Amino acid sequence: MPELPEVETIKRGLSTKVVGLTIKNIQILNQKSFPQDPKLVTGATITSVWRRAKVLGIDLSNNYTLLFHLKMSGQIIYKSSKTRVVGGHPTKDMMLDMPNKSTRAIIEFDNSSKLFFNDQRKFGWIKVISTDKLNEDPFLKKLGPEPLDQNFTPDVLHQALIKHPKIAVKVAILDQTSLAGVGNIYACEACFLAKLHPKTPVGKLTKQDFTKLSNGIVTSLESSIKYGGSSKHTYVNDVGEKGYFLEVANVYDRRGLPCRICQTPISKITLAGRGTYFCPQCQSDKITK
DNA sequence: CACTTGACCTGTCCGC
DNA sequence: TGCGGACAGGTCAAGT
Repeated sequence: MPELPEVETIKRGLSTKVVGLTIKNIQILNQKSFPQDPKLVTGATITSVWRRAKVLGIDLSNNYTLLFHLKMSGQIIYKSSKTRVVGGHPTKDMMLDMPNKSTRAIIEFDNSSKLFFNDQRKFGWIKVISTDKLNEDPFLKKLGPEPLDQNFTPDVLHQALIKHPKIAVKVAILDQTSLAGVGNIYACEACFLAKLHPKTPVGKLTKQDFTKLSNGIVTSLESSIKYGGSSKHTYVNDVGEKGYFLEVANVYDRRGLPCRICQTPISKITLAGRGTYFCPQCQSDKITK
């Protein structure tokens, strides 16, 4: 599921709610989702919540950090201690039935609120790592630059991608070691905004193309954050709400629908095993196909 | 090195 | 109504 905008949305929501809370207990319902000893973090207090690429980090007072990767179907949902409504309308909080059959771990806090880690497909994970060894984490240390960072420029993008000049541009920006946080949805959207066919080799891009591509990446990510992310299947934010970016997306999941610019039906192909959407009219300049 | 396929899992949707 | 297959936001390993 979650790509950068979805994890960012969760981060923003969570950080206003859980900083200062102390972990009282952790229930593990699926061992693979939380393979370490939960005692490492029980009794510790949350000091901050952050995001790097598609990973959510929660720093604790005992020099440990909890890392969450949601992969395709993960959810992180916070529920405050049960609010009983007598005679009124049930709150949104009460309507979220939690835990449910895809709940894999439950973090319980001292004020009796809870953080639910749900993951239908069980690909996601939570891991515990020493905060001062974060830069040694095998996943984190390989990540490329952050596209929403102040320092992200067309030149940074150029340097990140040009190492593999023959790779198709859409595949290149999906590679987390080249560029962090862009997943399948925003890779398609960014290519559309840059008017680049997804198969265009990186080596064929001009300086102007890198400028358009970097703008396209930033624009689609920021736009999605505004809409609360993309909810194709399972994504919800930290309080269980869906995101609506796909309602305004230009190409993703729009096969056969008219291009919002030229009305040509959107095409779908497979690239690197992933569904890839593009406008065959607007994005055909550099490809003879 | 470029590129593909399968694996990890569960659920949903679509055609027959 | 049921059954089989395709497909789904991500990564990783192994194959050609």
